Amino acid sequence: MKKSAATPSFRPLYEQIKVLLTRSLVSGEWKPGEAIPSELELASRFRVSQGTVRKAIDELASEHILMRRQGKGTYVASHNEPSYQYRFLRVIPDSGEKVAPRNLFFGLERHKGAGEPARALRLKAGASVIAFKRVMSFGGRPLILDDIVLDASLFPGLTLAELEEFGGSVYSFYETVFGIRMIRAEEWLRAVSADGVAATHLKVAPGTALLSVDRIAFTYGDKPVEWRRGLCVTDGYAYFNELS
Amino acid sequence: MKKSAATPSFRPLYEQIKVLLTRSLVSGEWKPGEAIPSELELASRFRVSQGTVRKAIDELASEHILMRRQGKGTYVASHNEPSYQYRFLRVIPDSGEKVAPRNLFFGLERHKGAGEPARALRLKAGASVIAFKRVMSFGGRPLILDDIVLDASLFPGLTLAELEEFGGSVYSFYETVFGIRMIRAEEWLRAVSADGVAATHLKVAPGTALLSVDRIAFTYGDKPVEWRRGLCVTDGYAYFNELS
DNA sequence: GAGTGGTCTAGACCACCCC
DNA sequence: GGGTGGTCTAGACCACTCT
Repeated sequence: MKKSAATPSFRPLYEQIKVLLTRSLVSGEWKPGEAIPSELELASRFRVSQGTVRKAIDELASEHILMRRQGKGTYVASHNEPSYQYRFLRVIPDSGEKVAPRNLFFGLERHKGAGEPARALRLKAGASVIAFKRVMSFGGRPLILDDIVLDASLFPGLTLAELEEFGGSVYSFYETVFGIRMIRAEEWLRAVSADGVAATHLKVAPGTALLSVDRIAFTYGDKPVEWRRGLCVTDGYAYFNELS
Repeated sequence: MKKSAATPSFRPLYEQIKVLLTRSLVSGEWKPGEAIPSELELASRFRVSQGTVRKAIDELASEHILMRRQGKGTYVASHNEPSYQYRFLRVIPDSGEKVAPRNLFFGLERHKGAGEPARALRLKAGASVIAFKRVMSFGGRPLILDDIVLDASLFPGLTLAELEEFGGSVYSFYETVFGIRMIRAEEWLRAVSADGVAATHLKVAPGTALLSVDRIAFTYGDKPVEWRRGLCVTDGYAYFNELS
């Protein structure tokens, strides 16, 4: 494979390889959890050196899209894997020890998208959404009340029963049942006062200060797929973030 | 340079180069904002190939410790540079446009470290700290009230007058005046109710929900140097975070 | 031992910056 | 034109995993 000579702005070969690899991921040629071909195989398939494939894979691995395992191979990252199960959950107990969360789902509705969620999901006017709620509990204590809105066209026939039955994380569910892999997310955090509804679900006094977390989650190609607003009790727990 | 044969667990060469580079940074051989020697020069100094130096520099650059500029050279990252001025500030207006913040400093005290700040800074019993407060305003509106605590041994003779006179960001000040470069930080976010003091400084009603941000900031070698607690108004502003 | 990713080298050439 | 980082190659060898 030669670098195309006519490109106005220079694009390195390894970026083109990244595009090709991503294409195979989107198309489902390699599924979450599976191994992709070895570096040497890919090098010969794309007619480039192993080093160039390596650089492309390196970047995809640093974006948590692929996962390398020395001596075994390179795998498609999956929210099903234990280490990735709650990859985007930043709320942790002050003590540091990790507790497995429990989910309770309710309030599923389908309607026309509108307002902030519709804008976040870049929906066309009149496009449908699926909305539902979830209470997440740690050690039996309700800590997070989520309002979740999905682009309905990507999750046909989703039901609460399926969600409850599934058991694992919501993103693991999207991936396993609908083939939608969440790649990255953006969050906006604010402090708010608990209204009556939130207070009831989270078992705190109305007016209690809560952490409000708005999130947009993206799949391949930076396509927004899920909007959510979480209200979180931060007594004994905190949202942890590392800056670098 | 040969790989040492006796090491029980394998350490790649480029990691040793990273250590050597970091050593030169700590010692002040290359100062913030300055260029370090070229890759070929470093390769011959360390008796390794350019590729190995490259990999070491790549990692330091991804940690924002060095900064590459194609065609010019590799530079020591600095909080003085415009793009890094408020590198760790994640609070942004909902509109997205960036407003230059203004700082007001007050309440400086020196005393024996105690409690949470002392633990965070891993101080020995009886070691001294410098504590001061700061109100950060955006567009004339006070938004963040910070309580900042420093390991006193590293900031001899620090005064409020110096801080005020300096003008730029606090980390830029630490770096320029005391040669302490902040490399990374950890933050814990919670929602709290404004007490009387915070309400007064931030011009909100007592009891208003505020975002509380605890931070530990580290210099080279993961040494904790600064602890702070920020209380932040999130009306028209939010703490933005990107998950990947 | 065979296969995979990980390291290291040496050399060629390209894109960018500045003189 | 000369220097710097950036890309790409080809090949050797090492560390890790599984059979």
